[in-house]
Amino acid sequence: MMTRGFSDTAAAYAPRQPSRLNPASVRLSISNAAQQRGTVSMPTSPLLSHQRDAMWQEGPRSAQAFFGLSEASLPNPDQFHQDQHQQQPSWTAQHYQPALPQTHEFELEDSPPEQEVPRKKRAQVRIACTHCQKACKRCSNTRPCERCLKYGLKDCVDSTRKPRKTGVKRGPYKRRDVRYDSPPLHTGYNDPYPPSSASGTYQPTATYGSEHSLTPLSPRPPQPPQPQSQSQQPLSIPTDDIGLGLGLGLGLYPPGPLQHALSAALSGPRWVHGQRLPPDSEIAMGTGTSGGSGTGGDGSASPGVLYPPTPGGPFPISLNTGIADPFSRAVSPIRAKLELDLHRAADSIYQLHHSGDSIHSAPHHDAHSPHTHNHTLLSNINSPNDITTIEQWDNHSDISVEQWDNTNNNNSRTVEQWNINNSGNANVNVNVNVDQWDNNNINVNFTDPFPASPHDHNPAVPSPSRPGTTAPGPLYSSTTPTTAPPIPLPPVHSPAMIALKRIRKPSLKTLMAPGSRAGSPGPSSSTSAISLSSAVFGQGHETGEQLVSPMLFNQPMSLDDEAENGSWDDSSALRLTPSTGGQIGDAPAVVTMEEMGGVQFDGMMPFPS
DNA sequence: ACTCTCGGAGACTAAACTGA
DNA sequence: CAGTTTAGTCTCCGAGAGTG
Ligand SMILES: [Zn+2]
Ligand SMILES: [Zn+2]
Repeated sequence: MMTRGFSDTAAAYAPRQPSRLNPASVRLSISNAAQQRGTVSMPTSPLLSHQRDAMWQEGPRSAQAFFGLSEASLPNPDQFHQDQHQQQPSWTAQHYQPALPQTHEFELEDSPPEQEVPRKKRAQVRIACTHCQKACKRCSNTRPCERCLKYGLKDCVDSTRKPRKTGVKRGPYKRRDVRYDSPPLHTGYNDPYPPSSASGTYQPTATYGSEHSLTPLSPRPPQPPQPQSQSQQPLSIPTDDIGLGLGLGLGLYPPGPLQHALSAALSGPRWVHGQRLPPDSEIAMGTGTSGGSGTGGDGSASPGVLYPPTPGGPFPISLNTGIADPFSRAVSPIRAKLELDLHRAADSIYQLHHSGDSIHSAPHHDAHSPHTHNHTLLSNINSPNDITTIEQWDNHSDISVEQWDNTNNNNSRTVEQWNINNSGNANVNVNVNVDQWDNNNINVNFTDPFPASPHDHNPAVPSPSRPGTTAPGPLYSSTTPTTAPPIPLPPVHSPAMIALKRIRKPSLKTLMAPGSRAGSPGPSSSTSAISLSSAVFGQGHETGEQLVSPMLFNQPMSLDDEAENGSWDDSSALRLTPSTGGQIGDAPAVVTMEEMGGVQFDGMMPFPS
């Protein structure tokens, strides 16, 4: 008997190492081995769920069986053969075709039956339908998909995929495998970065040593389980240790013993809060983007994505569609953080000025907005725009500025860069509280925690005690114009905050019962949610009344928390956590971002409307 | 007895790099 | 510029919680 179905995958696919040994898993492995031999036997373990048992059934099913199958429905193998990139003869091909074999070792065809089964790759459809996606369940390549057919769901359409980000710089790659005469001294992951070098200095020109001692001294690049972004931050050097109090992660490197090392590091990419900033060389080249590849970074209307070259880019920042991306998994908090960084950077420059450093320009008040603090510290070098924000600043060379043009209140961003010979150093800590986040304009209204005063906008007048700064500084609040989404979202309900309650969805069984009103609006504003969802996803259902899908998928919860209130579960963008208006995911609306260096973010996450 | 939720491992694959 | 490495994004497994 052929094992089929989602649960097969569980069998064929050795379970992810469970944190605790699960007897069922063991059995699954065994049966899996049998399957690989081609002698698929039905698992008999009572430990398996009923769903798993049900999956073995074939042929038409009674309603009971139907539901009993739960998600363990099985895609028709034939249909799966249609999978564009995978064709394999064996049953395994149905769900576990090897992906393009980066990992041949996982291929199981003809693997020895008796030994521990190498894990079979779990095949995935390229794009799941929206329903399956929301349910986190296996989809098929057919439309309607197997699951939707099973449950009679309408509107089985491909979900949308977010375009991959571009312009994300990476650290140097691991050297390509170089064959030597002598056999490798070790196998497995060739780690050129022993722990002792974890905080080493990047030496891009390092040559091969013996036994694969590859470019040994760069900041420790990604260990397989470790995110690169953290390990490659020169900024991980405690600012206190190098005499800087800026603490902004803006690349302030003081002169001194570390200078050379830092300079070396600075000659390459820099990492700021997990974002790679471009090497100075890139900046100096005037690529028009800082930190990003050219993709849209120059502010020219590159049709689609304008990925922020560096932190501080527009939000949302990633969709080629130009539509604000409510799904981005890394937007809201990060954006908030980036905004803050930008402002703090600007503030730092301001402070730098006040410290009597060599920056010879003065901030002046921005006439366009009483709340806009003009960071045109560089105005004397012909900054054309109203607001400039320091994007990068390293002490050994330049200040790079990203400019935000708010001249006509158009919220457009033009990116320019300034390289200033600056020998100045700064020792500034700036604490900023974010009081408001204008959801409509995607503006951030930063309010300085210190009371406004005539010192505002008047650098000539020293500000009274400004904690955390070495020099008296200005007080100000500012608004950072940010790039509006190229294509605004359809009007959503404004204010974009609609309280939603977590309401458990009725079971499918209930929903599909004769009396169930498919598509009926949920307890809260599901109708609007539907329209919103439709608008956002362009999936064609127009009204709640026309929706035929079970209510399951029309629940306000699934529909759209993300769009309705602009909050989402950051850990998983597609799992939008229902929340009440005052919450972000499960977190309270007032979020203290400790990791932001004391900056507080009060209010909603930014969300375009 | 099921169904639903969702954390997170793993898959996929495009962008970034590398070396020729 | 082809091949390799890396990582962004997605799929969906499977344990646990909730429902009827
Ligand atoms: Zn589907
Ligand atoms: Zn479907």
